Amino acid sequence: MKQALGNLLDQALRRVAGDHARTLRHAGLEQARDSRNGHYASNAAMQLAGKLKRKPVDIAADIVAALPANQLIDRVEIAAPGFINIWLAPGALQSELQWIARRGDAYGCSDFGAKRRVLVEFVSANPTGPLHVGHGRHAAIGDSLARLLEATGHEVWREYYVNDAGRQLSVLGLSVWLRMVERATGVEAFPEGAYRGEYIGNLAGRMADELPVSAEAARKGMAWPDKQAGGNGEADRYLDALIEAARECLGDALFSEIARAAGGWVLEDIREDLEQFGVRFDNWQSERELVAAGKIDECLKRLELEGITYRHEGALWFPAERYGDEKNRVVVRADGRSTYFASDIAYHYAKRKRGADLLLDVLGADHHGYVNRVRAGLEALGEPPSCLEVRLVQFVALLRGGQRVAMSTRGGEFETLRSLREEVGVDAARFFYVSRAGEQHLDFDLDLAKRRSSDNPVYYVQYAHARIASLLGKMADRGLSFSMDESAAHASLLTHRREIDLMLALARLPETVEQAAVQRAPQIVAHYLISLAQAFHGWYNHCKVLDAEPELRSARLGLAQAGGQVLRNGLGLLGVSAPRSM
RNA sequence: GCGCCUGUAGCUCAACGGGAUAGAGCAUCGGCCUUCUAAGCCGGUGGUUGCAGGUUCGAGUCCUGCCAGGCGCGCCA
Repeated sequence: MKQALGNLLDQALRRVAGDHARTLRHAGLEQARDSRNGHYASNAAMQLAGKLKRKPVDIAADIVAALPANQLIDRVEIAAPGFINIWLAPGALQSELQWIARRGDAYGCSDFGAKRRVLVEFVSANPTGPLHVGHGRHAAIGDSLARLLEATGHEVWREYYVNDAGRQLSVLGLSVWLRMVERATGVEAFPEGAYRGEYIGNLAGRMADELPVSAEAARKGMAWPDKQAGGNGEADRYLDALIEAARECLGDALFSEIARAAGGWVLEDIREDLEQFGVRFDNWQSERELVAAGKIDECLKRLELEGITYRHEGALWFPAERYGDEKNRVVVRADGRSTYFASDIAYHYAKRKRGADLLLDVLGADHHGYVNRVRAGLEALGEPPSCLEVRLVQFVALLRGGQRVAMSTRGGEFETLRSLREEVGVDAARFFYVSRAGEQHLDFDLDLAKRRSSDNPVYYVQYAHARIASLLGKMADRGLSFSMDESAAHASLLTHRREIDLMLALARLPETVEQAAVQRAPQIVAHYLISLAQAFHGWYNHCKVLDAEPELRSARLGLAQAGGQVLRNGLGLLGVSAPRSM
């Protein structure tokens, strides 16, 4: 509807303003907030006033005069200081209902993405512990973004980057091993910085069952290193010494296997968790495999050959400053190990080489410092800086009993996504996550979320859908039926204020989806659905359907049908179900 | 100290890439079920949009400064 009106206005605008008309999006058109200002309103005249150096009111008058003849518009008014207010012709909105019926599940979709290939990377939590409620936010937002991009004609991959090559995996392996030692000897010697969540104990139990690690080996124990005193890195150094000791005691191969197995099991758990949450990835990219395939060396070699990187104090540096970053960065340490930064450049470069036009990363806000760096790396490798887009998601602050709770995987102090899912359900959790903009700090009040889960607006929206399903069921029970053709034939009877409001809301889905996709803002869909449900419930309470005269009943059934379709389509974009009964 | 994000009703958040009288939910007060799901509808209370300037016909939205909170500024990952 908006598009059709926009085309009409555009024709008029081109006549009045020539090339200036092209600077306007959708001809400045939007649905009027207040019905006294028409169904749709455009601020085009005001936007053009500066460029044309004329009064907005005069421009508006010219635009209106230049409007081509059409079936859509009933009347147009100009309001100070230059709004063009448009009232739709009877039948214009009603015809949208047939369009909705015809497009079905595809209503709201468009092809404006022009098959642009977008690789969406999100969650990518380190496989060192179960997902917590913060990761849940990333999962919900990232997946909805992917759905929105798919709906707008992009080719989308969902990818999870698995950091399984770094020191953290050794720390995980160590943590598990120490719990095994603890079981066998009864001596507790758990160091600061090791993972202390309950799941570590479970992994230790499983490890003892499945790997050739005997209780004897554990009892024999290992040579405990001395705890060094002083210095900031004390805990980390001690941890490294412990890892060394464990390697000595178990043998390199066995220790690595423990670490790898633990990481694998954690990842397995994460994968299942996300699947239950309705999130499925096309690819789980292992960092270790990337290393094994030589991708990182390849990148580094190329940078070195082209004379971009340089040596300084034994390390290999990347001159990020040259590309606008605040300082230069190490890619290979003095001891020969490459940094996280190095594998990130290689990883993103590899994604480009796999054919992605756009790399869309959904990252935690703590990564913002690293965005310029990676972009610089891509640029140095000859990629356009614009091929990387990063959406930062702010932290979830967990509140329990009104108190802020620190969340740390290492400390084992966190609320898991799984427990949230089990307590409030996938639909409520996803809708809650996605109804706040990612760049907003989110206060997650656990007591509130769990106790008053029925206050979640998701139920308000789902209830509308259930009511429609029930209505159509009742229709069948009464031996009634209707066809879209018959309904369309009587659609002109839909003139009640509530019916106009509902039809206006329904017609807004396509523009809402496009806007949400362009702005990478799934919360726009969530808020749209609430206002759509509002329009529906208002209509439902004011307009009887089954007891209306047959012709009106038929028209209203068509409206209800369209309402159900749009609710389903919208909820689907958020990964939320549309129940037939509640 | 420097950089990024944020500040809107008692609480949690909207406000459609500057638009018309800043809106929802929860909480609170009052009405509506002999008829399609009351997880609903209708109405009321509640705001100096952190503060101060500026740009504009028009600012919650853009710019500057201050205040407050979160995050970052490793040869950590």
